Amino acid sequence: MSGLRSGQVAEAAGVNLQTLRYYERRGLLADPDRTLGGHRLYPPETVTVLKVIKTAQRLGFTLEEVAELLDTARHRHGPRDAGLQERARLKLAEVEQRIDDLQAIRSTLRQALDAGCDDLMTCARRACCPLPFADLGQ
Amino acid sequence: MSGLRSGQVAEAAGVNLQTLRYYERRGLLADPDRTLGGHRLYPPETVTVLKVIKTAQRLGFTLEEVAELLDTARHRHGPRDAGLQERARLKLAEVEQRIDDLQAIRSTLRQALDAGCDDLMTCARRACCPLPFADLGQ
DNA sequence: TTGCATCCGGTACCCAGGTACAGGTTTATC
DNA sequence: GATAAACCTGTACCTGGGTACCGGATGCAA
Repeated sequence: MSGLRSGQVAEAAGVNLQTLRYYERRGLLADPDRTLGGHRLYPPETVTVLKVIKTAQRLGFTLEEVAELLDTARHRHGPRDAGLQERARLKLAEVEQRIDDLQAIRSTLRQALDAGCDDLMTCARRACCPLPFADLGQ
Repeated sequence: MSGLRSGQVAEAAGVNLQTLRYYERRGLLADPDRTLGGHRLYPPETVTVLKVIKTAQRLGFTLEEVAELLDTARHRHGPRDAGLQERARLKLAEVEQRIDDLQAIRSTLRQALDAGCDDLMTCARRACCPLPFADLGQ
């Protein structure tokens, strides 16, 4: 019969109260149960879901993509749903691409850090250090 | 005396012409030389810089962060500039955090993929699969 | 030296992702 | 059962990151 009030969820997840409703409208959060008077009552996992959303966003996924990610991971009902399988596969490829790109950036930063300027200043005044980024994805 | 015209740069980098000017205003691209009549003339590396910017954005960096990344990597003038060193270190930590988070997402997706639903449906109707995400960064 | 593509600065607009506010109801506490 | 805190719906507004449009100037080729 019980659950968390919207304010509690917002607080626990560190998001604005309005954001909960916004996500609900966007379909990222399922419509929660209500009290008789119409106040929302969230199941406790909602907090986790919100953290997932925020994390995925930090990684550059749009809300729409996050929604996909969520329900790819979520209702995988029916044995071997081909559409979902396929979506998961695509998302996985995307994620892997991102990891690769980030690793390229990481190694450039590391070079920048521990080789110091002399090593990096071999590049022209203008064609400076970004060069190692040149063959990044997309 | 020469260089690339704005249209050529935009085309080569696959960005809108207006975006070049926008980035210039935002300080992401140095003010280019001009023809006598005032038309911009870009050095060829500009194309690479633009690709770097776009890649970093896809990874979830804001333009402001990209600007930081760029000049952390760029003018590392003066031996061992402490401020820049520090910024690079911070950025590196951020990048590493992102990589970790993405790897967590990747493994969840992989599970979702090759374990199929039965394995994942062990979770309650509502507390479904996002759980492995629970301890993500921040 | 004319003609057309390209570029200029300035301003206005667009979309995503929120956030704030208004005016009214519910809930919890005393 | 009064009253303050929390919540409701609806609508308006804000920021980041562009994009479009305008009227006018420039570049270049024939």
